[in-house]
Amino acid sequence: MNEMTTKERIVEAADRLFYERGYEGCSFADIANVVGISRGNFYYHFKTKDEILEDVILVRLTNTEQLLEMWEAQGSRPDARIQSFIRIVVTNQSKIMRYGCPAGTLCTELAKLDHISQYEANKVLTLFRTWLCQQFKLLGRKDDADELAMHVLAFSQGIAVLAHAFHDKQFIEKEVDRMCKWLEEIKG
Amino acid sequence: MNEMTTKERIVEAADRLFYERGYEGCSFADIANVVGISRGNFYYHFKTKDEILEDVILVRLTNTEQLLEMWEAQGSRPDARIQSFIRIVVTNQSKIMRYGCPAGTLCTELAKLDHISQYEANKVLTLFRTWLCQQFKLLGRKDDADELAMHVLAFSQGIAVLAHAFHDKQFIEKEVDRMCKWLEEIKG
DNA sequence: GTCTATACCTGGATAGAC
DNA sequence: GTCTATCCAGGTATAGAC
Repeated sequence: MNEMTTKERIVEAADRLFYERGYEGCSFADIANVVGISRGNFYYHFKTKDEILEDVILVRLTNTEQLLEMWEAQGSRPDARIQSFIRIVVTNQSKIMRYGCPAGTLCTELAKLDHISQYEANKVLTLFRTWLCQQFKLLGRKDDADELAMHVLAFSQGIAVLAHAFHDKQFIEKEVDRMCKWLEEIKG
Repeated sequence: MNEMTTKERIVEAADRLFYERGYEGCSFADIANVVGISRGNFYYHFKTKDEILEDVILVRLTNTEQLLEMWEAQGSRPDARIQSFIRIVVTNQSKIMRYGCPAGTLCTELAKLDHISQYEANKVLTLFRTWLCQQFKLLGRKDDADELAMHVLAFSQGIAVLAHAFHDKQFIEKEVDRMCKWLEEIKG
């Protein structure tokens, strides 16, 4: 029995809609339509829209942690794990072409709005960063592990922005190939 | 005598504010405050907010063309010109750390809003793309010039997103160094 | 817990005086 | 060409019935 509480259903819908339309571009009415509740009912579960965003970010942090654990379990060697990250833009290519990177676009939007939760949102990127840093350290890169992690992260953000703007699938694949070759050189 | 018409002053203010706060995050009242006119006066010059955006994009396209012409005049060799582009994230680092890339963030926002002008906004990126493509062709890269152009463009977008989120200046410089080395290898 | 009704505000847009 | 006054839609948030 997949028993989700109304609160969880609100957060799930908001997670999707904030991604697809942006935080400001998505209203209570939009979420209410998806969840199938009235607008007034929101305020039993959340005091403000910002509170919904906080919960959405927490859910994304949890999901990201699980994803990283999965990659760690699947790939015994650190370079295979890094490759899992690099290939995420291929795995999620259709969504990325339509809506960009969930983490990157949220951080960009919240930073422009000077929103209270902008640093919370950044934590999703930080999660990837520190995890990638660990993997590079395991690859024997003591001094520049974090720099390499940021390089890989920047790579994926760059792809996402351009794939989103130009809706170009082949571009994603070419860039991923290029990055995988780079990774080969790095570890060698 | 620097005689700017009211219309030009509106577009100039909107250009800056759309960049700093985003298109939706910036209201008529905000622009009116900066320009020093009343809200009602807008509608003598523009019918809608979207029309202001159109003019802002046109101005940005013109400014970008001028920038590219300047780089072409300054650097006689194509690799020097490409380097001018790569170094733009260092040149504009303080603004990028605060507001991200003007072109990239606008395209991202408009794409999420499914805004009519999203393809107009993309043209700024396309301008850089085709120019970079030309330079790579001049470097003798016949077959993969556009691919390399997109790679450089993606690089700068990736930097901008992360520099914006993390406000990290050193990161920008390290990545630019890395990219310049890459360019050296490419042309050699 | 969920609903309806409604308050209140902001933001884009219009009308008409000057 | 610029202003003030005003309208209207939409969005967040509240009150209170059920």
